[in-house]
Amino acid sequence: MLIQELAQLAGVPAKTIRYYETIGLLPAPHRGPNNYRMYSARDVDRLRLIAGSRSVGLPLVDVAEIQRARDSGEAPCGHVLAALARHLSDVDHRIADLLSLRTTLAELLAEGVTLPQDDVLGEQCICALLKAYPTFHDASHQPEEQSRG
Amino acid sequence: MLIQELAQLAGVPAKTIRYYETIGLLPAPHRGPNNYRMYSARDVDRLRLIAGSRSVGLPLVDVAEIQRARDSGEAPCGHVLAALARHLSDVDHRIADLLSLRTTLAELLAEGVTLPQDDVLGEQCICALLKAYPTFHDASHQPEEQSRG
DNA sequence: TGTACACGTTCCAGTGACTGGAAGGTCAAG
DNA sequence: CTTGACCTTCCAGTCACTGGAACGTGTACA
Repeated sequence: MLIQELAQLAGVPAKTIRYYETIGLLPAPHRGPNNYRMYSARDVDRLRLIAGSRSVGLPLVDVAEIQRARDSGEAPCGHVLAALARHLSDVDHRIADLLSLRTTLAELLAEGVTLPQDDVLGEQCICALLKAYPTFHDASHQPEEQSRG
Repeated sequence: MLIQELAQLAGVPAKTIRYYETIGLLPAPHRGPNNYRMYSARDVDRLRLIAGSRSVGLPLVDVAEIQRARDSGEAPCGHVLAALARHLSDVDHRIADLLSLRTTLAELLAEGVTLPQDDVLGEQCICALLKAYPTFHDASHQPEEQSRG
């Protein structure tokens, strides 16, 4: 089958399939006489596991590790469970961070609307609160991940 | 003052200050005879508002808009409040997404540990659940943002 | 005088996981 | 003969930085 059909069957854009190939996540498929990529049912199966892993937010490094295990004849299940457990913990941390941030934002807004909104100097309005904020909360930041589940 | 001192006073890495200058968020400061950047107390005040805005997760486009208003003599407060309100709504959406994802992950893990973990084909283990997952949940994905509050 | 060190400067590359778009080749239908 | 839907490759952009190279400057100390 051609790349578009694989894309349909696995629910992944064709562009993403090519991208996965360039980073080594998918093996280079056979090419037809016109240089078109030719895929098989095995590729659908493989890509579906990748797509499912990505749908629940697993990073590509984990997905790659799972594929590596599978390719070396190992059962991937253990790696999948470990990755899901790590990811769940990560998601929990991010939820906690966001809830804390949400509280901060709500407090800032609640106080901000009671302050003058024509303060060009920004010394008696919401701006003053923001300026003072990082002084007290100087925590390091952690990046967040992408999800589409 | 030199860039390092401004960095200390505002709680922002010197490297980030130079980055803000390259993208036009901070104006190019005066230079000393040795080409070093020379900052004033006004720059501390300005950068603190930027740092505070970033600490609560406002995107740089919003921060830039706030600075633009401030520079044109407008009171920035209204823009700040609007940006915070938008951001709060965004954070709420992300929390909802993550909670939904968390439920999914917990369910997958709970069922996954009851399945065989030596399934090389991935047809009766957690892998099968993942493969089937995106078929039912084919929602579009939305990117997430960075926070350090 | 040398030299060690902490500053400062510029510029380039990398992060994650794609996505958009350009420029062009291939194939079937009307 | 053209239209349109495919396919190919490659480059650039996203977001907000961060790391590092390669180099200049200023001060302290042996």
